[in-house]
Amino acid sequence: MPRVSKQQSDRNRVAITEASSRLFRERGLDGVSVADLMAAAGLTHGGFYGHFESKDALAAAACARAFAVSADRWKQRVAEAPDMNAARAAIIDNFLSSKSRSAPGQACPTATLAVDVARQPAGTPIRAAFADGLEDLLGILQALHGGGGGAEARRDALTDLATLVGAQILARATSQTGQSEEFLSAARARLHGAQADR
Amino acid sequence: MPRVSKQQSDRNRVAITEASSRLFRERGLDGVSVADLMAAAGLTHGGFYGHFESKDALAAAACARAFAVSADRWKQRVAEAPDMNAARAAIIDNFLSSKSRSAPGQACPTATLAVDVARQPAGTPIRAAFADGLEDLLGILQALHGGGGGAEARRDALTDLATLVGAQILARATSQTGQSEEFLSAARARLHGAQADR
DNA sequence: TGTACATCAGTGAACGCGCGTTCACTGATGTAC
DNA sequence: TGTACATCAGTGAACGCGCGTTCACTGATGTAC
Repeated sequence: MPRVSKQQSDRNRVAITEASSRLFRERGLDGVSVADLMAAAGLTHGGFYGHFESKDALAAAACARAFAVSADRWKQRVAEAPDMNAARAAIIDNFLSSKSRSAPGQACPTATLAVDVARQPAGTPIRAAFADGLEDLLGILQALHGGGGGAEARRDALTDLATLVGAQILARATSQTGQSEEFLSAARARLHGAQADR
Repeated sequence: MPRVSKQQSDRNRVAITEASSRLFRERGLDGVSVADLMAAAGLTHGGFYGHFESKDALAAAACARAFAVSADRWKQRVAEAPDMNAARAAIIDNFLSSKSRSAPGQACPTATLAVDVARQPAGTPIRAAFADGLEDLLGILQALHGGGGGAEARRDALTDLATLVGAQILARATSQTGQSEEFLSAARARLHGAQADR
């Protein structure tokens, strides 16, 4: 069984990163063990340190990967939408969908990893990965508010994201109560209304 | 040393709850051990199960306590403010202050515990404590939007809280970057602006 | 192209450690007289 | 009010378990001739 081709090893590395990207979002950085992550990638835990220096290093890679997937999805919505307002509306509706609420493992890492990242000490690699990924998403939103470098477009992007993240996090925390759907629909209405104002 | 008066034992139970209320918010539910929590209350870990049935039961009590403190603080701001807009502004400015960002252990549990709660299985006692505490805060905000049972006031309360929570969580996750202050000030500007519109 | 062998990706046992929880014990508290 | 003793809050050792990480080993891969 041991010694696998270089290509297979590369594929294994990707599988570990993607499984981790999903499981860290679902259960948190402390909620999944290295053995769990390797098993999810179809491997045993011993080979882990041939791919990553530490669990922390993997967490950073998994975080970067989750942001890259989200950014690609946002860019695709922008490409498919007839105009900027429609693109922004599509991003909002997807972010705040019930489907997204019940699938944190596939959803935007802003809402699923932010609190875990906030608890990491300064200088941890995942903090840099989070800040970089966040900046990419903010850039996309900012462009949809019409401003290349405009301060107002920047503020709109920041508050859009804050409202999206807060509503989805609170919706997930209250998912057995009526509050959950209230948060999603109130935030959708508010964000769509804010767009129509311009 | 052992066998302490009933009153001292009651005080110890309160000390455990309050230390946990702070430490769970700072480090997360999985980030603090029972021994840590007992030590923070000035006790050794063995006596824990004389006060609480389990760590989960303590988590629910600590969550309820954190919400009660926050609600009291909000009510006090309402009592001290000249009118509803001023009260809402005071709550917003406190929630989104840099001081609150750097002291999650003293800050609103909505932002610090929501993701941990979202990862708990359905039916866990802390989920009920979170939903109940959240409802109290929403009620206060809703009253400040002028509506007793008005649907619009309710939606405003929901989106206010979503924006507050999202901005503070993202500010904490990016606390080594310039984004952090941007989130806080953009959300302050947006929420104060939304109030002025009415 | 075929053979001989060094490389190294993955395996699974093992490391020290800290976790949540249990329990025999201690001795001050609080009660019965 | 004073004494005798049962209660029980808190202690610290111990439980089984899972964690992140290390390492000797295996055997297919990939290379040198």
